[in-house]
Amino acid sequence: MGGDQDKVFKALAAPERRVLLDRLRANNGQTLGQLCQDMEMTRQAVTRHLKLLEEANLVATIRRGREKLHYLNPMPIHEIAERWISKYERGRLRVLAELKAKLEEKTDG
Amino acid sequence: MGGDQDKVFKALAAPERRVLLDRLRANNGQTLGQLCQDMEMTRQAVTRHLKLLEEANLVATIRRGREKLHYLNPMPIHEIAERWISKYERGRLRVLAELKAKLEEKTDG
DNA sequence: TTGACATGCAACAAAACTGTTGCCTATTCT
DNA sequence: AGAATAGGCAACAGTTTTGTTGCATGTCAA
Repeated sequence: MGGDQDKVFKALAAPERRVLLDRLRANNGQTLGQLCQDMEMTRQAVTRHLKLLEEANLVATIRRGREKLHYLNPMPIHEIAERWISKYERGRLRVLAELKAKLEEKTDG
Repeated sequence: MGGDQDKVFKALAAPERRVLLDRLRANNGQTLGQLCQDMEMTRQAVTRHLKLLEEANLVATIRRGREKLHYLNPMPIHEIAERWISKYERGRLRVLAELKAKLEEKTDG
């Protein structure tokens, strides 16, 4: 686990896909058709975006009859927060202080 | 502020750039030359990656003589954690419980 | 000043990404 | 069964991204 982190980052890189996640978060379990509404692109394009989200495990789907329901899975986002962002958060102030020091050191010298 | 969030997401999308950030975090204030070491690509390619990181405000630079020092700026990452990830973290358990319920509802019905 | 070093800039090619069109399958409803 | 609905698949084109090569600029050191 964690080797798919790259897929998650890539999936989150496109605003269209972040919008899809937002919409699922607001209203979970939507069909492809629903997710296509107001998405200025064809159904097929939306399908591809959802496929990437699914491959990144950010979205889980269930087939119900002829429709496909899409559910948000926030776990990968959680993992990124845990394993990657917190790494940077921890040292945030330290790094900023360091940067400030270097900048002043430069101004002084 | 925050309108550049897209640039940050896009900058974080490439593993090469995340490596550069990791290296700066481990050893802040490196020159371009240093950052090129072990980066299986030409100096010019690394330059472009750094340019994107800089445009996303993830890296700040200072020119010192003929060298250019690169410093990590974790602020944008912090902002993403605050404004975007926490949004999903908050509802994580709720959404997962919801998903589980839906899946069982389907199995039952 | 001359040579070496650190970096900048631009044109080009290959690869990846995004969206479109066209057609096909499966399910539901009458 | 037949029509309408929901979605899948694949080829293609336009755009963006990424990396290379070649050359230019600026700085340091002797």
